[in-house]
Amino acid sequence: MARASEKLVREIKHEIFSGLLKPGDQLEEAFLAEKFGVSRTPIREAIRSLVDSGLLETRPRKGAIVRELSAKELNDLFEVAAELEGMSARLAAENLTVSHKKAIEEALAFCVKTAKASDITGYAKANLDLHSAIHKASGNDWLVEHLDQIEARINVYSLIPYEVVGRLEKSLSEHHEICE
Amino acid sequence: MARASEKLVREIKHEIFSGLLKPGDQLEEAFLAEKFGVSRTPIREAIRSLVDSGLLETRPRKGAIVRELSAKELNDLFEVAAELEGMSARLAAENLTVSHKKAIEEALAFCVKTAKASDITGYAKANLDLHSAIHKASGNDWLVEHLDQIEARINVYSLIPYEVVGRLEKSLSEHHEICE
DNA sequence: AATGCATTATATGTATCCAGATAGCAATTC
DNA sequence: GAATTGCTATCTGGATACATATAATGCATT
Repeated sequence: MARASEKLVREIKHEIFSGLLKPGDQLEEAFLAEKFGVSRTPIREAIRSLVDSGLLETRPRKGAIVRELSAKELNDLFEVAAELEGMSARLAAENLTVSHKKAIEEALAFCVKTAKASDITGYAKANLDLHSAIHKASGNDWLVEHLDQIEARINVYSLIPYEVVGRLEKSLSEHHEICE
Repeated sequence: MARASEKLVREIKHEIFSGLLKPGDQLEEAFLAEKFGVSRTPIREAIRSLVDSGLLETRPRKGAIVRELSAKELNDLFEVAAELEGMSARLAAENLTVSHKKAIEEALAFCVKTAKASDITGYAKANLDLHSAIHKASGNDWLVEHLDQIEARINVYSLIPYEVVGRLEKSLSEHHEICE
């Protein structure tokens, strides 16, 4: 039984990203403990992890709530994500392997397909997968880990589709240009 | 008594950055608990935080050790730090306030001073402060938080002075150019 | 003497317990 | 009737107790 808290982190993350837990919602340790059939200790460790990764915040003695990003914070995140996304595309173009290229093209094809079918939720996922494929192709593990995380956080809000910043098309055209 | 673990995180971080704890060193919970005069619980929370921020790693049932960065990981971090450093300088130049400009110039002056005096440790600190001042001037809180963290991690190794990448001079000249 | 198995010891992972603090509700007084 | 104060209930933060897994050491057997 290797570390229940790891599993809990994934579960709770999923609940946040899926919208089951909304910004501002309170997380009660005892409730979660019963819900997941463990004691409070691993719950607390999971919460601590999520606080560190920026998804939750705690007020002393008041417990943890799902973090509400201010407009500025969201903007800051966007700004960074755009920069790192560009970096990722550049690195991916610079040292692109055959398998990575294939993965990107497949993801792109899926993107186009869902877009044409007007499958909104399908497109959202395909889009994330495409981004993820590009990140992986960059070969920079730090980028892979953090970009996926940042974009997931941004997508919780779903205020604006992430590609509005024009990075998606840009990075793709960039990539295709340089790759040829 | 508001959260002993927060204090512990700072303490242990300091021990790592100061070199008292070296990469590969094991952290024993019971030992630390006695050393800091608390129980194992806050120690575990602190360790968990440090694992999340990438300074420690854990093997199941084997406890936590100070993370040893591989050459590739260090390189990845460098790459990202350079990119974000450039971004930070750009943003700082774009929207520079008087007080931030003043802070940067003071830090720069201190840098020059220590450099001329061949004060190695003094220069190292002044250099970090200069970087920090530029980060703050960017106005992007995410950058401030993470860049400081990333550079601290890189500096643990002290293999190569960080400015070897040529970012320092470049970002400074950039800044001065655009600012005028 | 060397190797393998078993037992024990130690340290992690989890559960429970205790104390302190905050918030809500009620009662009393102005 | 409203406001303030005090009491109680509940939840977090920290301590302690318990279980489990791993590793090391010792003994026995080949």
